[in-house]
Amino acid sequence: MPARKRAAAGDDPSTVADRLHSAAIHLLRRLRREDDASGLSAPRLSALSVVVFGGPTTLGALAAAEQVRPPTMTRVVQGLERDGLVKRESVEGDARSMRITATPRGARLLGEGRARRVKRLASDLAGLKAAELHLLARAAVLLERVSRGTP
Amino acid sequence: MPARKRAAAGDDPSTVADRLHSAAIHLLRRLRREDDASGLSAPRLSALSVVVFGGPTTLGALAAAEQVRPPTMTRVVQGLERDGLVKRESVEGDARSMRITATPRGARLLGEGRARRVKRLASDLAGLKAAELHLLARAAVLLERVSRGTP
DNA sequence: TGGGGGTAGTTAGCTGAGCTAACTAACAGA
DNA sequence: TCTGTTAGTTAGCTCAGCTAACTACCCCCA
Repeated sequence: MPARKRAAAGDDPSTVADRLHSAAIHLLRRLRREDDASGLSAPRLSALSVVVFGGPTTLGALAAAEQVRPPTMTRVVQGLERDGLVKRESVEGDARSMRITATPRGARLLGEGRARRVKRLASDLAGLKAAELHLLARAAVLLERVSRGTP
Repeated sequence: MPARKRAAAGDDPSTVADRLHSAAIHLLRRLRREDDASGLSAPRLSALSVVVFGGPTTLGALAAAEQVRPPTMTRVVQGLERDGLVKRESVEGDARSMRITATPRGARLLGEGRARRVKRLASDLAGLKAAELHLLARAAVLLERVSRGTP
């Protein structure tokens, strides 16, 4: 095996998993600090993001996308609705389902909130070399795949 | 600039930050599922880990290490103490400070809980190529650095 | 055609994690 | 000694996550 691909010591799955776990905790804690300015918490921002970029969905689909139970998503959406960022309307043809749509204000706030939140991280990331940034970009893609259990 | 180091489209800090943010949310949500079995939540596990591997500390130092406010750490430690995983004793020479030490049971549970939690991720990671695993390992190190704001 | 079983969402009620503000206790130094 | 600072806790809030149980509804089939 070529040296540049040989696994370094500590590259076994458990060790990597452990480090990633810890890194993810600390990363999110840091980002949470930016919440206050936008009034959008991480789960709300994440859910709103799905609605804005993925288009209107139902609550159940949103819960599945966010890997959360329906009651949890009910509350998140209620919060977003209370703030006028999404609207809920019953789906014609199936009165059980609720179609959740982003309002213009929601779409706008998503951009602003996300920008604010990402600014902190981005400014930290700005100190990295291009190669390191590229590494993190690839890692993020990998992590999304791993998080969905679809490797 | 050589092709292998040229940044890919979307490698600007904001985009990478955005992806990492989302990936971290989803990763932790997945790992949280493993909490039930161990009875240790992510923050408790993380704090206990600092105490076990870093040795006895004070509450304030622990809060700083975990990037959390003192009252939050007070509660986390209270939970750990209630479960007999750490003990608190006042520091001789400064009656204000509390020395927090892991109990043997705490050290043992840390190993077990961490193993259980990491197992899920590790089994997901096991499907990755060695090079991908190595990439994630390097990413984790980078992220820790970034999260501490010490690039 | 009218039940019955499954599905979508909500409500109720709990735990835990995070925060600020305000407090107590103790230290340190002028 | 008195004043300011530091360590930690308490009180009280919000939000996010869960399960259990409920309502309302759809669909299928006898």
